[in-house]
Amino acid sequence: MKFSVSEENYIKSIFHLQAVHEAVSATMLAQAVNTKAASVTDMLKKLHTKKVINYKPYKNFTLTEPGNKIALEVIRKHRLWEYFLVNKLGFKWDEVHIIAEELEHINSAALIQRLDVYLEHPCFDPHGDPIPDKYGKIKTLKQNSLTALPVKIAATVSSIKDQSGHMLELLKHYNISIGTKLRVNKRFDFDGSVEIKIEKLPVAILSEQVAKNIFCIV
Amino acid sequence: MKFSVSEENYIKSIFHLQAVHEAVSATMLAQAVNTKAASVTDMLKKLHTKKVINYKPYKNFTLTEPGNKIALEVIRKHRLWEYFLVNKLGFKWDEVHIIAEELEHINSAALIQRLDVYLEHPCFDPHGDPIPDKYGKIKTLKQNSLTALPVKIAATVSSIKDQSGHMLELLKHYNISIGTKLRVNKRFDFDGSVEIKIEKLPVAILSEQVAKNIFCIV
DNA sequence: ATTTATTTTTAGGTTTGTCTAACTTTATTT
DNA sequence: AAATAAAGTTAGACAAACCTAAAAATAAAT
Repeated sequence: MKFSVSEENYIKSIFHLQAVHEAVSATMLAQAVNTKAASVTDMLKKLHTKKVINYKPYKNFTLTEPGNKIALEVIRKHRLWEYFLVNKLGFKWDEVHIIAEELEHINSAALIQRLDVYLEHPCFDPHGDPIPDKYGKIKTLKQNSLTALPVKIAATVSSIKDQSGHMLELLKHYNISIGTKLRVNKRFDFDGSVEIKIEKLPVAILSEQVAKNIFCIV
Repeated sequence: MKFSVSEENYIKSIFHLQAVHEAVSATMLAQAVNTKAASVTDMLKKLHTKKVINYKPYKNFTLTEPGNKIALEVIRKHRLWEYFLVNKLGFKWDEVHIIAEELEHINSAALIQRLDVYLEHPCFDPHGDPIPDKYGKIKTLKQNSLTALPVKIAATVSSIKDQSGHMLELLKHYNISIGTKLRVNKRFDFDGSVEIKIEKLPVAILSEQVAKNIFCIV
């Protein structure tokens, strides 16, 4: 079964909302896809007849198994393209989202297959989000924020929660980005701040507010 | 001004038809974009109000200068993507057209700019067609078909006119593809056939019918 | 120069995805 | 439990891009 760009966007948005909200409401979805609630209702009916959502009028809804699979395919494409844009074309990680929103709808299994090979099967996109494999499997790894990471253990920055401009500016100043290897030297219980060490750089101290937005894998 | 995917496809098709036919008719265009003449008329009116075509009802039409520029941008994107698909992802040159038809409508100047750099500013796509540069300039090089190529001069296959399945099969058999270096040894005036020599391969004889579809640069 | 054939346009209709405004259902207050 | 607020749905419209069938303009043929 084929899905239009709009349908794919709705399905993808439902998936993302479901990750946080269990079941999704029409208003939430309207905001996510940037339309009005009435338009969402129309689309929900269509998605229901196409059997990609579990839907009863006036009730919140979820993706069916087929719906879930489609969402994962779109997300896979989105994240593979993001990886490509950053690691091959040299974009910065905060520039690629809008472009990938378009690329994710290009319809060619062979293309994605070859892109995946070309990129050597990456498991995480430049934002640290996992890239589903061709079967939809996601490699989840327990990420710890710097406030929870064990002390004096080598770790790698895997994602940043708050991706606001201020945060990015600060990260740049401290030379922290996805993939940066670091260690937490010390944690100050007084204010929750942490002292970190990045190779070849002087130790730095991050406030709790910053530290809790930086996630690492060990 | 923005153009929809459909509009871009019409503009691109007018450009290609103009290269052969001077001024374009509705029927020709209908066939090129795979719709009916009535739909073409609708679109022609829209393109006319958007000032990308010179159009008087019932008359053949041409692109305006702005229209031409848009066509070249779309073609540039198409051919850069084709180059990418073949030279980076390892597709065969006859597999990439349909995919590039989608990719050519991705809307990001930065993306194309970076892709161009990444590919090192290629001037010709895998079919031997020229890739317009960012200003729309096309590097034309005088190509000669094997029926017109000077004899006993080293040449490189630069494009194939007839890209039907039969032709591709035959080319494969003779180990000829874009980039193949060869020489015309002899031309038989009797039937127009040509004897060619490709390095490390035995000499081969091609019929005039085949020879006139293979173009080379010297 | 008429007639005939072809091409192009118009008129009216369909689908997809959107909208506003009104209405219904569900949830929340008092 | 009744009243009010919030969320969701229906009804009716609209734009884009397409369609078929009929009419008009142009081109070709006698």
